[in-house]
Amino acid sequence: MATRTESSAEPRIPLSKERVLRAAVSLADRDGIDSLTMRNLAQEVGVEAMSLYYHVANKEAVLDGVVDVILDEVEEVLGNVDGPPAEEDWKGAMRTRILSAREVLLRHPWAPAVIESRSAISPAIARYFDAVLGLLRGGGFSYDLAHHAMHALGSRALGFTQELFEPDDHDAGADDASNMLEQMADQFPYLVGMMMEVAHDDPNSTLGWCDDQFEFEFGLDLILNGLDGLRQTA
Amino acid sequence: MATRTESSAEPRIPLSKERVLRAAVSLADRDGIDSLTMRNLAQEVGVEAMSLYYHVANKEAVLDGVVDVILDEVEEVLGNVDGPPAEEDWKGAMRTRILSAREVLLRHPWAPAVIESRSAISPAIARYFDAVLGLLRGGGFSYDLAHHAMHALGSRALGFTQELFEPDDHDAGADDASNMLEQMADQFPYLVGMMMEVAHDDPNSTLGWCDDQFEFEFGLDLILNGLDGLRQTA
DNA sequence: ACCTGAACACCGTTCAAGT
DNA sequence: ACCTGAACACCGTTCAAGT
Repeated sequence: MATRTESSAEPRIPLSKERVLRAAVSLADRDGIDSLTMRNLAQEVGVEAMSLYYHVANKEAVLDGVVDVILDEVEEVLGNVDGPPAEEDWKGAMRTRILSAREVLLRHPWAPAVIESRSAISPAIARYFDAVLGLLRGGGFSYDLAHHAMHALGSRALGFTQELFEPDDHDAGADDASNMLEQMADQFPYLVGMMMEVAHDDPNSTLGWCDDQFEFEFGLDLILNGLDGLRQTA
Repeated sequence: MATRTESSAEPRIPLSKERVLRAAVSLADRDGIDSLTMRNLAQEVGVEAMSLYYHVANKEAVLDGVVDVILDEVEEVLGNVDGPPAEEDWKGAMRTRILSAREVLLRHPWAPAVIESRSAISPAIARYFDAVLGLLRGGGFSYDLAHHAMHALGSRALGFTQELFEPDDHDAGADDASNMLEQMADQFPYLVGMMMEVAHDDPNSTLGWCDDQFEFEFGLDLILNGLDGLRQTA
C-alpha cells in the first residue's frame, strides 16, 4: 500500500468478461442499479467506456451476465445447505431451496427487477428451474401438474416477490402518520382500519406493507400446501 | 376532412394534464413503453417537448399518472360487471374482480412493469386495494389474516403475474426447436422432459411457458382456496 | 489482442424568453 | 396562461485509429 505508486502497475491483468460482470454486480450493490451505466462500469474497472465493448456485446449482455453471476451465487449457497431429498419430503426440499435463493437475492435488492427484465432464458436460470422441476418430479408430481406449479410459484420459486407498495425509507414521524391515517379514513376505510390494527400489534410497520420473511413464507407455504393437496388427489 | 387545412385550427383546445396522460397511454399501447419519451409524447399531442413540463412535473409524474389512467379503466370495467356480494361468496367476488382487472391489463401489456416500478402508493391504487380488502372483510377475514392475504396475492390481486420466461414472438420453426431440445436434454433433463410432454399435448406452446388465462386462474385459485381454508380454521 | 477519442443520435430537464 | 429555443449533462453505441 505505502510503497506502491498509484497509476503504474495496477491494471496488469487484462480485462475479462468475468471481471466486467463482477464489477457490474458490485457497482449495482454499492450505488444502485441506475448507476450501472457503461461509463460508470468502465470507470469501475479502470478503463474507458468503449473498451467494454471488446468484452461484452452491449448493455443487454451485461445485464444478462449479471443475472448469471447472481445465479452462480445462488447455486453456491445451495451447495452448502442441501435440504432433505425430494423423494421423502418434496415440500421441505423446495422450501429450503427457495429460502436459500431468497437469502442471496436479499443481498442484491436490485436483482429481482433485472431478472424480470430479461426476456431470454439464460442457461443459469434454466439450470435453476430445472432443479426446481426435479424436486417436484421427485415428489411425485406429473409433468402437467408440475408445469402448473411452476406458473403458480412464478418468481417466488427464485425467492422473491415484487412488492407493490415499497415501504418508505423515511417514515415521516408517528404523529404525521396518524394524522394522515385519519384524513384517509373515509376514502380508504379498510386500508386504514388494517393499518391501525397492524400498527397496534407491531409498531415497526407503521405505513406501507412489509415484505419481511414472514410474509414471504406465508405466501410460499400457502402455495406449497395447495400444491401438495393437488398432488395427492391427482 | 377534405376542406380542413392541416396546420391551422386543430390545436385549439389547450393541453391539459389529462390529455397528456391519455396520450401517454395510447402511445405506449401503440409503440411500446420504450417509445414513451417526453419528446415522443410531446409530438403525440402536437407540442414541443418542453411544453409538457407546464402540465406535469416530470417524467415520473407522467408514469404515476399513466397508472392512474389504467386504474380508472379498471374501475370502469368493474362498475359494469359486479359479481356476487362478498358476504355470500367472498371467493367468487374476489375472482370476478381480479379477472376483470386482468382483462384491462391484458389490453396494456406494458402496464404491469410500470405499476411495479412506482414506489409511492397512488390514490387510485389505494382505492383498488381498499376494495380488495373490503371483499376479504366482507368474507369474514380478520385484519391480520387479510393482511397476509394481500401479501400472498401480491400483484395477482391486480390481475397480473410477471412471467419469468416471456415466450418468444418468433417461434423458430418446429424442427429447430426439437433439435435444440435434444441438445439441451442432458443439461436440463426435467425442463426438456416437461416441454416434450406439454408440447405433445398442446402443439401451440412449443417453447417457453405460456401465461395464458388458465395458468393465471390456476395460481389464483390455489391461493384463494388456501386462504379460504385458513379463514375457516382461524 | 486490447484499448482509446471523437462523434452520433438519443435521453430528461432548466431557464430565459416569447405570445 | 401557455408554449418555445437553446443549452446542459447525461445515455448507449459505432467506427476508425492507436499500441
